[in-house]
Amino acid sequence: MSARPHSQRHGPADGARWAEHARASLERAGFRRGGARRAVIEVLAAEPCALSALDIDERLSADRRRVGRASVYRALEQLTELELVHRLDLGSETARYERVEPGGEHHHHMVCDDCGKVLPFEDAGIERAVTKVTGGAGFEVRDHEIVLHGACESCR
Amino acid sequence: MSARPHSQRHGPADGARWAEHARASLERAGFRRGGARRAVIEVLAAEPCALSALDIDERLSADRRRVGRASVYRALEQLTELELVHRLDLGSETARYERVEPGGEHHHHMVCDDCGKVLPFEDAGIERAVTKVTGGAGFEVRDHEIVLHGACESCR
DNA sequence: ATGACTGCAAAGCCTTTGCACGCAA
DNA sequence: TTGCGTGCAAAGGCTTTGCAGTCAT
Repeated sequence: MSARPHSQRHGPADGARWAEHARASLERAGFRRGGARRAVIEVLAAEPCALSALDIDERLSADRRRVGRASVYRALEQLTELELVHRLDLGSETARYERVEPGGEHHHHMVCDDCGKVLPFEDAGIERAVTKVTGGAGFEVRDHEIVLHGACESCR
Repeated sequence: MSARPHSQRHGPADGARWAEHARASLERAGFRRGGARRAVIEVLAAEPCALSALDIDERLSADRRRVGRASVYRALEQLTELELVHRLDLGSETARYERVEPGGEHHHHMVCDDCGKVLPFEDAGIERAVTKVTGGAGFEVRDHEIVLHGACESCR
């Protein structure tokens, strides 16, 4: 069984759809429209995988959008709370964030321990195995995170 | 399939065996004997699962062992480097550490998102599925980390 | 007009680094 | 005696909080 790159199954339209979904959810939750939050949503919509808060801040600066770093963190916290974004800890010292697809499909991550690169992958076998663990040991599983460590193609 | 608590398969002797193994590895690697490092090893030997640097520092204080926090971090770094200890990121803001069993057996973690409790579990099905992913996408998998999020028995 | 949203700056926390002393070899 | 190991204190880096001005409603 081989892992298939996530990008082969999801087109650029997913990002726009997610952004729309996110804005609607925020409005439904009683949030007002705000430039900073909207800007963060746009950055996350454009990148389907694992951005750090600093990454987001940098992309906003590159786009000439003056957004305070605190606002980035606040937006990420709110989006995470509404489960529109997933917060990940991939072993590096800084947290990373990525959008949650409305459809429920999701991916996991391979982290190159040499260069730090993060690659998404999906694998039906693992998903199946994880599902079977649900409910064991009196613990109610609601979510899971899988990280493969190793060396990427160019580093090994 | 149900997850089996890790403790049912490993007795208290494992810790002592690991400590011995760790000391020998350090000596072989050219390290001198030092009180702080030895103290950290003893704490890790007594607890098979997921301690933060602060946890370790607290246990040392409780044992009247005056060890600087910097020394704890330095010891953990060295032990991690020699692969005697695994550094984990379980979603909380702080890193956690646990000993690596010489035999190769290992466990993963369930994290209660309500109370923060960390529970170890092992599951052959997941291990098998992860093994099959190895080598996919040009990435060489050397290690993996699986975290189940949800609610523990007393919180759900 | 009201209070949510934001940017800036300051504060917090975990972790790392600098430095001089002490101890292993 | 040599220089690794350690403790203490200071510095770093990411993240959160306080606060006053701004903007959506």
